[in-house]
Amino acid sequence: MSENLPTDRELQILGVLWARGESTVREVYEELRRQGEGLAQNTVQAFLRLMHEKQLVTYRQQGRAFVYRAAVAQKRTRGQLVASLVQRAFDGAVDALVQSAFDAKAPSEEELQRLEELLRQHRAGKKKSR
Amino acid sequence: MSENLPTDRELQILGVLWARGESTVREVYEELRRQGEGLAQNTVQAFLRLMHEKQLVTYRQQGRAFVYRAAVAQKRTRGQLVASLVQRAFDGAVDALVQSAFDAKAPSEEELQRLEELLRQHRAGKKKSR
DNA sequence: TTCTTACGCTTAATTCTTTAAGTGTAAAGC
DNA sequence: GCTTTACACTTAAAGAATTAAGCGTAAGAA
Repeated sequence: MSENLPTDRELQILGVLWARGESTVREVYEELRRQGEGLAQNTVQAFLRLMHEKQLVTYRQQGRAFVYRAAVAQKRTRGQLVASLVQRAFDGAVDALVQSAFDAKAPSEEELQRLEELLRQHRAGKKKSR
Repeated sequence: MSENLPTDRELQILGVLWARGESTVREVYEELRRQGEGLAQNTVQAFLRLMHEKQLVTYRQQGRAFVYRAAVAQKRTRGQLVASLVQRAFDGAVDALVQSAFDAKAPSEEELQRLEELLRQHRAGKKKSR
């Protein structure tokens, strides 16, 4: 059913929508600008139109402008991205992925704590959470 | 300095070299075939040549054939791939990445244990390395 | 009304990735 | 010697990802 992983740029735009909630083209454009991207507003608009075709976003019309909204959940998308990477580069082994993540950048104290908590939850049995 | 992340296909070919060690074009080709890929040998050869240009592999000549070898370490490459994903999709938060990995696929008992061990090591002290 | 502006839409150029068809060459076999 | 074969190299086609120019339209300003 749902298959398409977002490309880099699409992911960045989804990120804006996840963070801001509903946004017009102009608003997304301005946020990207703030992030230091030198894109034309037209370009952002073209992406959003494409992403609508791919069902990555929906929109409603407000006056003349379109107000876009992410149509895919951040959680689900993240899961798919990780699963894809684990598959492609780690022979499916999640622990090897975490190992590499730590190699690349040592975890902070808070991260360690949150990870310990995470493991505890999984130990305790499969919790739902969220 | 080193920048280029391998593409999907390049990563797959690197995977073969990491697993087999030095290999000729023919050997890589046959291994991919075994993995169910329907590539022409020419195609594999073209990739290896490209990858040599990108400094992803080196080779030595043995008789008429080239024997290729990965020029980038698996560990380092994995680290870069993870770092890139964490950056692009997780706002730099490694624990969120792990969370997602677990959401996508619950860790096995062995994985849990290895992760616990991994955390313990990081607890034990952040010194050395790099 | 006429001009300007803010928008969405169409189109296409550019670059990267993936793929394979052809070509040339030298060695191995007959 | 000639033919076959096993390679590497050249070329380029096809598709996806990224980017922006240019057009049309309608709302609001003058």
